[in-house]
Amino acid sequence: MNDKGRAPTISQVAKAAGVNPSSVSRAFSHPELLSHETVALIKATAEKLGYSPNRSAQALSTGRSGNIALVVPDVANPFFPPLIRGAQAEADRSAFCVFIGNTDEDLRKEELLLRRFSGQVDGVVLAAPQMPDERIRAYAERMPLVLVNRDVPGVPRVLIDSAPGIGEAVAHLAGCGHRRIAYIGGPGTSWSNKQRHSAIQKAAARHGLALVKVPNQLPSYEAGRQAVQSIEGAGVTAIVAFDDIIAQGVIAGLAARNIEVPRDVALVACDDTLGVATYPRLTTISNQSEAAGRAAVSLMNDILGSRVARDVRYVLGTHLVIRMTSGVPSPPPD
Amino acid sequence: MNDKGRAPTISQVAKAAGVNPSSVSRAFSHPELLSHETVALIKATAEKLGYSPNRSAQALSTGRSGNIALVVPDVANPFFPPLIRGAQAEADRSAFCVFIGNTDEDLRKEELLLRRFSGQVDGVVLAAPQMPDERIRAYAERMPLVLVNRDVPGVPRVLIDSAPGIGEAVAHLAGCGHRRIAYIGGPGTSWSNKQRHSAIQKAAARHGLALVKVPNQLPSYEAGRQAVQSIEGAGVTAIVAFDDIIAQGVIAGLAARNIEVPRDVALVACDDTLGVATYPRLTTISNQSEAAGRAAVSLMNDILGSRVARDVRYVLGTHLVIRMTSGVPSPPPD
DNA sequence: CTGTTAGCGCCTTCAA
DNA sequence: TTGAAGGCGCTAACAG
Repeated sequence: MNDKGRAPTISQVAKAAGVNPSSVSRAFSHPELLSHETVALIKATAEKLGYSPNRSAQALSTGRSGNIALVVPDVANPFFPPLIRGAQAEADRSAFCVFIGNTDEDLRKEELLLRRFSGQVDGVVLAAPQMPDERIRAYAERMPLVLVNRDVPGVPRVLIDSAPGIGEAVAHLAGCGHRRIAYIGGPGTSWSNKQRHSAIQKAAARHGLALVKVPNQLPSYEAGRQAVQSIEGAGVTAIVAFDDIIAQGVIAGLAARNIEVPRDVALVACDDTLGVATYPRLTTISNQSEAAGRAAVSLMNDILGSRVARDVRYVLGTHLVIRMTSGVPSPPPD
Repeated sequence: MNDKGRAPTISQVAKAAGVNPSSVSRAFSHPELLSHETVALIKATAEKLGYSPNRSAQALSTGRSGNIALVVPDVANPFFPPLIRGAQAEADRSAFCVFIGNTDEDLRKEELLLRRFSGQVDGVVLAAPQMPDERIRAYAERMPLVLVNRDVPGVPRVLIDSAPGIGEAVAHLAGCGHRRIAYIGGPGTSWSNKQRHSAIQKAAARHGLALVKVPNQLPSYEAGRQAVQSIEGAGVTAIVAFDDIIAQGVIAGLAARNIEVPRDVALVACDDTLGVATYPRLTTISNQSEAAGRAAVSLMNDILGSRVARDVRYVLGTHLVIRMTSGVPSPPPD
């Protein structure tokens, strides 16, 4: 007892059922090729023995593992869990297993992980990678690859476009009478930050608002708190923050100066990772990260189905979710 | 070009390097058996061809996949990302790949996933499973299994014990002069909730505090908000909430009644998932979930190393993190 | 419909 | 120190 010996194999089942091993194989992979009775017989004895197909063996034999890898910079960054969840859910629909890789935003770990998955995944979804474009293209040539939030022409990718949401946010703020707003940025290198910054510039110009840009490297609470000092005396009445965490830091930083959100200044965040679960509930720009996860895996499925990686560029929009931190219109300063 | 054909194999490398396939195998798995020169030669040509070992084939041949699975109820529940991250980090240290499974707290998905991983993992870490004890034991007999936050005697498990943290919290509240406190619970079935409830009962009794228990099924913001009405007029001056999300809801519910935290009532949360990134920063009980992830994988490693699953029961303590929501001592109501 | 055969890529004896 | 041979568990032709 406590028989932790090797799992039963196809041929043990075959022997027990008095059939050929390949019939057992068929019973699981192509039951339509067998008579109902033999399928039933085989399934029954398989069940009895506690058999289930060895996926490594299947992979080796068919060249398809039924696995995909999802490589993200930081599992614990609130942006990613919904993405993982979405990817997961979509993978489930096709009985794919998903590996998760965490790179800590480290270029070398990205490469390491990709190598480590070799031969046991049919493709990989790479979220917000650090790798240079050429490396990405090189990998994409050797295996099905889908990018998330990284725009490399020629490689299938799903992008979350903040522009619509930012546009709505700026319009909303302008509508509330704000004339001078600040943007507190995120990691300078990130595609998302560049994108958000340029979107807010355009939108501010469109609405004739003055824009103060506050540079900021880390997407952290502390960074948000510190960033507040850069806008003291800048005369802004509304702030857009790179993400929800920074926004929380901004709230704290303002509170320390006796400035209250939204009473004294309006605040719009991005990503909607914390928004619903926080008080006051953040007005924020929904980031669609779960949808992005779904889309990426769905795209991967298409690629694996057709064996061709077309140059797909799938863009997800965003929109403003108005909650409490932007609610009170502030009178124009003039 | 764009040669997405099969990855190079050991024998292609062998041919290119003018050696036997088994030497290539050795160069990667047991380089000490070869001369330095041949290893160098082989590694070089492997690199040139872009070869890396096919892990499915390795798994089939050795009976060890080098993979483990981590099955959690909900990736997006803020309790789990740190756990995943910890597990990940620990797995990395031994070059393990980790599969992630999401059960949506659904018993059947648990079983489904376990089957789906079969033959391609060396063991699985099961966090907060729904399965009945016997099923868990059955699985544990067939494969290395480590539980997190589920106490099944005989099965290796790592548990996060809230009692110490709860004890500190109650002592802290008692020290601030509170005489009557409330506990707003979480999912009734969860091991954690039972544990926290009984811990707080004991601690309250020890300090001579009156305890009002507010039952509550969901660990959500909304549930927290609603729970507030149950304690209106109960005369409590401090609240302990099952987790941080509920706590945020409680803050909102109180605010709606013009009760401000911590000015009018003290609040202690559990898990420290949101605490640092929120304003006001929550006084909360650290949950050690990252450590739990690490410990679980480390335990798994031990088991895989020795091929015996001893009946380990690894308990992680917790402690109170005092931040802002419990800060202002409230005068005793008498 | 079912059995036979060969082989997926790698590791591991056993010889040399 | 290296080569040769068999097999891990399964699938995919090919027969029958």
